[in-house]
Amino acid sequence: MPASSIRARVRAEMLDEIKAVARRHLASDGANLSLRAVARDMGMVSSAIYRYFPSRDDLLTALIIEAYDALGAAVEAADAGADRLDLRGRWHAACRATRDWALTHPAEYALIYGSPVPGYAAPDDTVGPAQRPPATLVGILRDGVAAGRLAIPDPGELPEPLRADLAEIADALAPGLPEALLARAMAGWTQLFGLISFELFGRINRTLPHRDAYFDHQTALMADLIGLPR
Amino acid sequence: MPASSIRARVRAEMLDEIKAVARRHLASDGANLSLRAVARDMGMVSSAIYRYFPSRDDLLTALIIEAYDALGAAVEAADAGADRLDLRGRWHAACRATRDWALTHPAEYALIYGSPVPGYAAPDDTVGPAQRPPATLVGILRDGVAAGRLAIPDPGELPEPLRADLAEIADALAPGLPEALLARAMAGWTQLFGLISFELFGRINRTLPHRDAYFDHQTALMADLIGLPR
DNA sequence: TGTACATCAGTGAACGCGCGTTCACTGATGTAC
DNA sequence: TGTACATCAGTGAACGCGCGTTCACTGATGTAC
Repeated sequence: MPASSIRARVRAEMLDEIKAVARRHLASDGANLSLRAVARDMGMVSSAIYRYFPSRDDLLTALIIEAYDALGAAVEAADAGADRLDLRGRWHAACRATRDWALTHPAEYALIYGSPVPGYAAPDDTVGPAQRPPATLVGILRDGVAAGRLAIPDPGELPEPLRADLAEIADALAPGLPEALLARAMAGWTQLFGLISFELFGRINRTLPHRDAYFDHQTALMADLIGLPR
Repeated sequence: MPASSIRARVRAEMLDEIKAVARRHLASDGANLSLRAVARDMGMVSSAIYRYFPSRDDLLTALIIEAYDALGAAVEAADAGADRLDLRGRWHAACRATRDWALTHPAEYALIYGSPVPGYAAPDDTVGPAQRPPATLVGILRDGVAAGRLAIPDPGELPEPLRADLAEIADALAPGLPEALLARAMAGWTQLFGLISFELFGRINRTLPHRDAYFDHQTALMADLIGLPR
């Protein structure tokens, strides 16, 4: 191995460690990530961080992209672990995987799905990774349609301009998925996000100790709404 | 009017103005509310704020309580404006009022429903006001049950421990509401929160210009799930 | 009605802290001949 | 293989800024007699 690639490897390890430390800080201070605090934890002087990230926002962007990817991978793996034809099983697996990831990585969840970081504008690089988690849910419905196991709602329930909007999204995200089903998939995704956010941000009623059961029941309701066969 | 109450009135006006200025700051800086910035905007020295609020957190608490109350009042008014027997009309009115308030007061919405402010723990005074907005939605279902216009789902769909949790919440919030319906009301509330948050925090797909129609369609789906008569 | 006293709002300086970013620098590591 | 040079990571000081909170103070407003 040429000496140069040793340096490259050390550099890559440093990048990873900075991100790991930064993630730890997110957990305690929310999105008010401090470069100086990260440097301190790494035993470096604060300006040294600039050898690795040109600015605080770039570090944030890297964390955001990795969070989307980690969540996306977890959801995909959960979906892949279920019987292809068991749409409901896949749905529940994907939903549970999302929640599990969020509960084990609350700060990263807040980073990507919480209120926006003041003064930070997410660059376009984040758009692709951001689509990964919901894409799995949409994919389940698409498979259901392809297998003829999913009733297609009357498109007449959608007002025309909305139908056109949804058709455009379907073209980009899930070609061939009927608009009314896409709307239901989006409802499911919205619900999932709402459930997790309420639980994580502490707005869930104190008197609800059986949270797993509650979560499963609520996702089952959405599965009913979508029409996933029991 | 005794002179003392003039001083009291001036003081009340100052309290209001401080909160108004603070609300304006929330809009630009998120929840990183700065007392010094508020004082600056009011043409005072920063320490003068302490004549009115013992600390920054107390100011935040006051803003949070007022936000819950303002939203609660808006939702209640919208519900009250609809025909008592038109459950679906009331549902849509309440949902739309929530969204309208959120879109016109995005910073206050983020304050109460966004990710938690780092280092701030909401005191118990906020619990009551926080229940006000969802209480209206629950109330619609309760009226529906009382009027015999709402099908009651089979309680068997709920696992026992969850049923007990929900029964306890119902006792406190909406005595007499069947647990399975309460679960649906909570699903509707969660969905509403998710829809608005996605729209407000910019995670909604760029290619969805007909947002009003989308919102109405999604809330209609939830009304279907709940079983509100058309 | 007039005066002495108490209350209160607002001032200005200070404490002690934190932050992102720049810059000239040192010293180690890698590259080319 | 050995040497001159280039690259690069990390240092330490500095700039200019912001913050919440405390404290002794002034001067106006209100109260009691």
